[in-house]
Amino acid sequence: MDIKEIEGFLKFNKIKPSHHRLKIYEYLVKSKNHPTADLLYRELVNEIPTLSKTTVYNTLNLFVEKGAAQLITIDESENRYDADMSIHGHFKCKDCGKVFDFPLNFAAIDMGGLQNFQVEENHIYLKGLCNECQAHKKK
Amino acid sequence: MDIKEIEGFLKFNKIKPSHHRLKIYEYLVKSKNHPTADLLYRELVNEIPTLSKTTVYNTLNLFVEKGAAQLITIDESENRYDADMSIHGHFKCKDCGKVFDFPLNFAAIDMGGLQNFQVEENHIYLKGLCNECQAHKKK
DNA sequence: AAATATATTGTAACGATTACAACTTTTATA
DNA sequence: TATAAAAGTTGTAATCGTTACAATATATTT
Repeated sequence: MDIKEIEGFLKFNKIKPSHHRLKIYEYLVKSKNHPTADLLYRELVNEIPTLSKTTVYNTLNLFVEKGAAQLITIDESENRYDADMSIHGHFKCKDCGKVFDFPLNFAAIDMGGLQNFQVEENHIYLKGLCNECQAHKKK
Repeated sequence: MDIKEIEGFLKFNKIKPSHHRLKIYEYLVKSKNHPTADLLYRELVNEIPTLSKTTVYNTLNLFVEKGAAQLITIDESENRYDADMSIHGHFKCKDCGKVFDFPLNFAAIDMGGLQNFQVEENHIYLKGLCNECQAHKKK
């Protein structure tokens, strides 16, 4: 996704593509590391020295509101953000703290008890040990 | 579940059943309203006037640590607690804010991308409109 | 070019949670 | 039963992520 595509995508979601918004969205799309607002700020402030943390918060809230990104609350005490709006799950490693995406067959979840509820969002969070951290432990 | 059973259950989980702990656990089991620490405090402080909020936090953290309750992070800015440790999902109504349980066929979720990850916890959160709030909107 | 709307900034406030030290109650030991 | 040690509880202060708000800068419209 190059910067022109990002611009088009933001416009499509009724978000005016200012420079900061483009940069923040680009970081979300390219890094895929599900950053917190704070991490995003620290990563971008070198490139955009005038960036303020409030702008990062404002921008992320705007993205979520407009449906251009989703908020991940897999862990208490840290809100993370993901520009991938397709249906997928998140796995957080309890050791290294990394958050991984995984594919999801959402239709297979039996929600018999929810037949009359109108579902608008789904958040599938798993936690445990990632591949790498399991290997470390065995040593 | 009467108070004797709760006492036994806490002991089983290596938690000394002090009076406060019994009362807090009893509230979790009986109310089933997935309370926040603050709500729990407000509900119990009438009955236990000496109760402090720190004790509520300490106790809930202890329950989670010992596996007697689970932490629900379905919503940013509020940690909720559930004494039901069986596999089930949570649905939060965006209108009234209530959190509902629903049954879950966890095995049916296709987690092909996770074959090498060791899963220790699962959190399935859905959001939307509950039955009642849909009815209100139609009026 | 002036007026208006929008975006960005920095500081201060807020609220949930935790740290910590003092105090109380319970349990173990003599 | 008396005493010591351990565990539980409390209240206050600190921390940290997030938001409110007013001021400033930038972009858009007339």
